[in-house]
Amino acid sequence: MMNFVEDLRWRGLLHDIMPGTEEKLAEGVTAGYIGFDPTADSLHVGSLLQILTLVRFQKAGHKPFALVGGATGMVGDPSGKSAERNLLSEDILNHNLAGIKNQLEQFLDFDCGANSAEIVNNYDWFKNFTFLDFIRDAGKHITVNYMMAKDSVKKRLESEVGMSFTEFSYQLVQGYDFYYLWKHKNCVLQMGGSDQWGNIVTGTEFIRRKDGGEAFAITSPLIKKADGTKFGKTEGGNIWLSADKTSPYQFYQFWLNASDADAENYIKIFTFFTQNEVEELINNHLESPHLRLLQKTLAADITTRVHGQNALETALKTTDFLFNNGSLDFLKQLSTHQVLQIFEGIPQFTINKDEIETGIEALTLFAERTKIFTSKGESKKMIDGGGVTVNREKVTLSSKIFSELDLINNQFLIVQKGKKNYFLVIAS
RNA sequence: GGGGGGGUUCCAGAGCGGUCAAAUGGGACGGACUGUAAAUCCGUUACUUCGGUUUCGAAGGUUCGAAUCCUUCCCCCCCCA
Repeated sequence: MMNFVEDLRWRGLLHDIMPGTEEKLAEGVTAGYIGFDPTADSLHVGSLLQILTLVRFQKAGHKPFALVGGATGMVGDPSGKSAERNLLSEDILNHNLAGIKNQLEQFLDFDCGANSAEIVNNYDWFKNFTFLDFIRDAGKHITVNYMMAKDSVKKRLESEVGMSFTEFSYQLVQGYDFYYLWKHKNCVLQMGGSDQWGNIVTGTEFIRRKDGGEAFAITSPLIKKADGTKFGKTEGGNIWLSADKTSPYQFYQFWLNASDADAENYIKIFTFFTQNEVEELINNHLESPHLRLLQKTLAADITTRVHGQNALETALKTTDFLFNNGSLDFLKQLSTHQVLQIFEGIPQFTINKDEIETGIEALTLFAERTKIFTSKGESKKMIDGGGVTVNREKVTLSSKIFSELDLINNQFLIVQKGKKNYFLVIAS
């Protein structure tokens, strides 16, 4: 069986590890957990790393706990944040928790004996914990001096914005989580991103001081792109795991568009290929980089894992049409249903058919009848800059009128903003 | 409580009565090149019925004319007590 820590190490996923952790894991089936913040109703590609870490942990024979932060989500983690966070309402929080729980369930194995995964919600042990009990049972064991020494706190104390008592207390709440799981679930390891190191160590310290127990920590590095910019963002915003927020096609494209340098990293971080397999892939890619083997393998693997085989095939079909053999003649042979299938996952807008029969000016179409551009001014600038294509033909005049003659199959307009951003306009 | 500095377009940061929709840099977006890569170069970066219209912390005022001057208010930073 794979050595968990060794596996993380060659993948570049080991940022910090508490002394003794490897030895502890070597003793046998060990329980460990990672917490997920319910800041949205879906996880995104950034949290995918943590999910996969739990999966690797389980594959290495250990017992993973995924903790959803029903309680901590009510407080707000100050780590890595330069300003106080807004509190979420309880309704939103519950909605988010449900969504995240759903996603976690599709990755982990909950029925494999001793190391079956479990999902826990820290709201369960905090909901009946009174404030007085908390400050007596938890607060007494950690000094304020200790808490203030944490980077996340220190930075905010030095900054102009300050920090509320609520956020200051966050690390203690999370620390108590670790203690609770340690005490009741025999969970001795907490993992997370490097920004969580301070919070995690507060937990191990808490366990030591309160019960004289021993607990361990592993963190992964913050993922950045090779050029140093933030990972997981595109023009459209975050890349989410939920198909409602980021379609499988867009998800696939996100990975496919990775630069060579990034793809080499991502394939180690986000797939389960072995070291040999990864090396072979990279070598093959170096021999004929134009084939984009690395990106294609990466994108296919992750899309399948997150959205399933069928979704990948649809994404591939769409990609193939849009970027390889996307002739209009081909499209014209298809039924409406087939066209819509190809364009599944592409942003779509519906316009009034009567209106296009009388003719719609380009600017009106792009900025008012659809949201392809935010204003007529922007549309005009884009057209002038040569960045707008309709039905595979560059739009050169912003005064251009679109009529029913432009409709493909008497129904569709394919609009491109730049080369890669497609939109489907449907007249009905 | 006393003294000083400051709030400018996505960000940083110039401007300090007209030539300012506002320098410069960054970011973002687009174009060329390419491999839907990287690097590089180029363009755009408030809205518009293209006549204008609304922008420089907020509200008033002076002026033919203000981001630039005055008044009040809100917010931030620094020094002294």
